[in-house]
Amino acid sequence: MARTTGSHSDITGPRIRAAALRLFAEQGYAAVSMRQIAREVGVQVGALYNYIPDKQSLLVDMMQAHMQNLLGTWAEVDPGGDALTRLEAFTRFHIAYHLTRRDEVFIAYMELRNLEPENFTRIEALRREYEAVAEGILRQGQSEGGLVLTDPKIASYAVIAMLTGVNTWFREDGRLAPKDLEDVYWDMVRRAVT
Amino acid sequence: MARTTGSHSDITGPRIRAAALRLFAEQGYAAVSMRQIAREVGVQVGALYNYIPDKQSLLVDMMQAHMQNLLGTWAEVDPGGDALTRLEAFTRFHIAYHLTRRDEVFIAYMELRNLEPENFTRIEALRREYEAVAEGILRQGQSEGGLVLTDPKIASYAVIAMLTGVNTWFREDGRLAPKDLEDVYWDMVRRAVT
DNA sequence: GTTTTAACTGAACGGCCGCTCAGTTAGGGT
DNA sequence: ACCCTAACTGAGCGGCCGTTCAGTTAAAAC
Repeated sequence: MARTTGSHSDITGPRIRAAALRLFAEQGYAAVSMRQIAREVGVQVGALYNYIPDKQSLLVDMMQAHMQNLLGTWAEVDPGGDALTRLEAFTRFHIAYHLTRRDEVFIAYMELRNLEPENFTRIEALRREYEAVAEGILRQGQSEGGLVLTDPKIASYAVIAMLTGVNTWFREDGRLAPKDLEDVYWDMVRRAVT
Repeated sequence: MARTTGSHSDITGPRIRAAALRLFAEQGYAAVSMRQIAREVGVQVGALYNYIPDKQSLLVDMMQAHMQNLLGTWAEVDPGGDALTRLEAFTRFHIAYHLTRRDEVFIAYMELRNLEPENFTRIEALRREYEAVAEGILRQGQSEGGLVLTDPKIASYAVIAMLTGVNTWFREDGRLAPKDLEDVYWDMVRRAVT
C-alpha cells in the first residue's frame, strides 16, 4: 500500500518536524516515542528514517534552527543608535518573537539536558550569543551614560528571564494583546536600568 | 541476602527520595528509571515499592513538599509593614531560598507536565498561591502609593521570573556571593516598581 | 533460644522503546 | 507500454520500562 497518492517527499519531511515540534513541546522529548510521531504524521515508524537519521537529530535540528533564526531576525531588526533605543527594540522584539514561536522557545529551554554533549555545546553557544546581544546593549548604555546598572551581565540575565517569562502565562484570549504587553514590559525594563 | 546489617526502614525511605530528587533534576522525570534510582540507593528495584506506591507519587510528593515549604517559610519570614519593606524581604527571600533548593525548584518548574491531571491541579494551585504573595505586595504598594506600576499581576510575574532566573546561571564558585546577588537584584526590582 | 516479622532479593510479567530492512507499490521518465 | 525508483509498509531485533510477588534473611520480641 506504499505511496497512496501523489508524491510526498517534500510534504512528509516538514510534517514530521512539525509533529515532533508539537509533541516535544507538549510532552517532552523523552516522553515522546517515534511511533507517536509517525502516528501523528500518518505513516509507519520506518518511514520517518527516510527523513532523519535518528531521534536526537530531530531535537537538535529544531533547536539550532530556532536559535539561528532568533539571532538572524534580531540582526535584521536591530535599529542601532543609542542604547535606550536599542533596548526598547530588543524588549519588543524578544516578546513578539517569543510569543509567535512558543513551542520552539519552550523546547530550546526545556530540552537542553536531553542533548548529547557535543550538541549541547553547539546550542549553548548560540544561547550565549543571544545573551551577549542584551549584555552588549547594556554595556553600551553604561559607557554612553544613558543607563544605570550595577552589573551588565546580571542585568542582561534579569531582563531576558523577565521577558521570557511572558511565555509561561500569556494566553491568546487573555485581557491583554501582545502590543500592550510590550508596553508594560518595556516600562519595567526601562525603569530597572535607568 | 536481604537486610545486610542494621534496620534500614528509616534510612532507605529518605535515601530513595534524595536519589530521585537528584536524578530527576539531572536527567528529567521521564528519562529516569526506577532501576536507576534503586541502583543509586543500593537496593533492588522491588525494594522501592516498600516505600512508595509508584513513580508518579515520588514526583508529586517532592513537588508538593517543596511548594508547601516555600509558602510556609515565607509566612515565617514576611516582615509585614509597608510594601517596599515587604518587597525587599520577598526579593531576598526568594533568591536565597531558591539558591539553597536548586533541585527542588528546577523539578517543580520543569516537571509540571509529567504530573497526572489531578496532581497537576494541586501543585498548580500552590504555585498560584505563591504568585499571589508577590501580587499582594505590589497591590499593597499601589494603594499605599509607594510603588508605581502599570499592572500588579504582570509585574508579579515579571519579578518572580526575573528572580527565579538566577538559578539558571548562578555558580557557587562564581564572582558573586548570594548576598551580593540579593543586592543587585533588589536594586533592579526596586527601580522597576518605583 | 525460639518465633515473628520488617526489609529486601531475584525473577518474572506484559508492554513499549529506537531503529533496521526486505519487500511492496505507485507515480514519473522514456 | 514498460521500467525505474522514491516512498512507504510490516515485521522484527535486542533492550529497557514500571510494577508485582513468592521466597529469603537478619534483627527484634518474647
